Amino acid sequence: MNNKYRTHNCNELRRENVGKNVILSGWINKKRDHGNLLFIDLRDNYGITQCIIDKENPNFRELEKIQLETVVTIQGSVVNRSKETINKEIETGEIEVGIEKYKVIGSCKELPLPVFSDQEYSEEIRLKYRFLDLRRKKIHENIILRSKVISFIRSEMYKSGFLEFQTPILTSSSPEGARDFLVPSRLNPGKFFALPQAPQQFKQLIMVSGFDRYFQIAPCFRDEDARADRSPGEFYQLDLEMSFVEQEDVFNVVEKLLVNTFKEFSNKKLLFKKFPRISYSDAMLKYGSDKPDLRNPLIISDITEIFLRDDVSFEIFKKLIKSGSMVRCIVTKKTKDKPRSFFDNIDKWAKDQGASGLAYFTIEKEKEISAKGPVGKFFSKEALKKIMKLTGAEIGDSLFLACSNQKELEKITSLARDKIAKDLNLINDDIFAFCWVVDYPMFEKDEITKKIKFSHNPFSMPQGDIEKIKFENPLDILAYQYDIVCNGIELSSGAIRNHIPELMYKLFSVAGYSKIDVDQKFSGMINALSYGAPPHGGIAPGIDRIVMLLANEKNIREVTMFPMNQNAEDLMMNAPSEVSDIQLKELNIILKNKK
RNA sequence: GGGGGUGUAGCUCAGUUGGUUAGAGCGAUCGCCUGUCACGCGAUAGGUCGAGGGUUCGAGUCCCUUCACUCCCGCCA
Repeated sequence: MNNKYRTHNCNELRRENVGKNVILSGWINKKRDHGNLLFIDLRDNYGITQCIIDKENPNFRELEKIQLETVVTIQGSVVNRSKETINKEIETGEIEVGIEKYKVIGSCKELPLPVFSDQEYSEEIRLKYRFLDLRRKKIHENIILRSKVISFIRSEMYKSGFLEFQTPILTSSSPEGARDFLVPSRLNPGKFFALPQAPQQFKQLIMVSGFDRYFQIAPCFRDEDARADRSPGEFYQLDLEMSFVEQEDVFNVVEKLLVNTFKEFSNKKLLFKKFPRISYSDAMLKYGSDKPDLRNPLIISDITEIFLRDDVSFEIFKKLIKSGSMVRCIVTKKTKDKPRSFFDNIDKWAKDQGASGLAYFTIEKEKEISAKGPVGKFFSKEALKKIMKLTGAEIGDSLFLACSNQKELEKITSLARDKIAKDLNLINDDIFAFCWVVDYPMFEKDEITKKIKFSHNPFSMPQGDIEKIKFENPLDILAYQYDIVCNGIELSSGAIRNHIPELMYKLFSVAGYSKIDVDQKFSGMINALSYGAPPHGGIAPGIDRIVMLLANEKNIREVTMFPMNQNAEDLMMNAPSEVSDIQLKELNIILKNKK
């Protein structure tokens, strides 16, 4: 590279370039003005070079006054720095550039936010001036990391025999799943496209088309509310699908990819090289969640049976159990000497979460085994021995108990597991703990409508002998449906697909869809499956979340170049925005509450 | 749709029990300073305390309403 803007970038010059006349361009990162001597840190994408000018130079007075973040071209010669003035913090720290000439090529107004600063500042201002925010070191590096991760994944996928294909962005609305983003069709008045929530049907059609292994870094659009780890509107998945495979084949490909990627881009250790498989029902019992953080050693146990004993007099729980509640507990190791406040804080915290609190006691032994704590007196020593057998608790350990219906229990024990582990500092932040959650139920009961609905992907293959599936007990049907979870974050879900049309109709009918409904809503898919479809399956790991984990960020906006805010607005581009009457008219749209 | 947190100078924040003229650091402007790398020193400008209403002799501070940002629940096949 050698043009009128630069002969080198700002991270290139070294001691061996001393004496050379060079041209550099970049942003004024920082000035240090000594009155008759001025230091300027010039920054570009690659790094920083210190430039220097003194009052002998006729440009001195102007450069003294130059605004930070102005873009300038500097011409000068590379000078050796004396030993005492070397800056080890930057790669160009052994040299500096003595400014001979300079030119402003992009002037800068007074900054609405500092670029050179480690200070946190408000999301609103960051998103409005994202182009300035992105100049800052941390996020600039995150975005570069994202690019490298995606590039690495692409090449790994090609190495594993996958081909990348694009699928349509304007497609049809689907009745299942998240809210769609709709796009009105001008040529078909009254009709709408939908942006794809995922290229689900397309990737299956690609398998039916005989391409065997497909992947895509696919944009996905879902009109749902945001979270810290969930962008509103759009996000990216590594969408992949394979023909003639079983569940384990998909696992092998993805495990290899994730292990390689996480080894390449992070120094954190992988807790498991072979990711453990945990069934959905086990996960819900032991962790209270289908996205367990396996860095957390705490395990939830069900001890409902204890409260059926005559030598346990915990009457409140006994009464609740008679009306269908269960009791589950979390054991904390060697906590007998923790102060009362430790236990009471957790109980209080649980109440703040809307639960009725967490009862607790500590198992002790002087002559006999006994339980210490507000509810300890309700348990006989035999009951305590049984509890220890059920939960693995030992002398000196404590138990936190919750009693409620299954759903509430899962919720509070899951939250409590996180909370207690944090309080006891049990989570090692220096590891990645992956796992597969498998054997999801095909259907679930809608809490409100009490109707049977698909619990995940309606195109998943049910487990077991297809001839023997008991459709009359739909809640017992498991699917070849799986999630991959890392450190408590759901990275993706996938499935072996149902490629048999007759079975598809049956499953949909359980969820209340007639054959006609299915033919209408999924015409492309169901039609294709009737013309010789291979068995196939796949998965779609979330790219944003993978990068988030690798960059050690807690918020997905830190790895997204131009994110929207929580209200799904782009503060920089002013999107969404109102459109002209002419545009609306062309689209045959009349707004109901036009101001 | 619901709950929590935050909102004071361009930026980040402090502001006691309600009490005189609302402060600091960074940034800006002006001046001094030839080896800094978060340079240093001095001065100046900069405020509808998110907005509206109420209580009070008096509100940044208390109450109500509302707006914005954010975190969480719902939602996310």
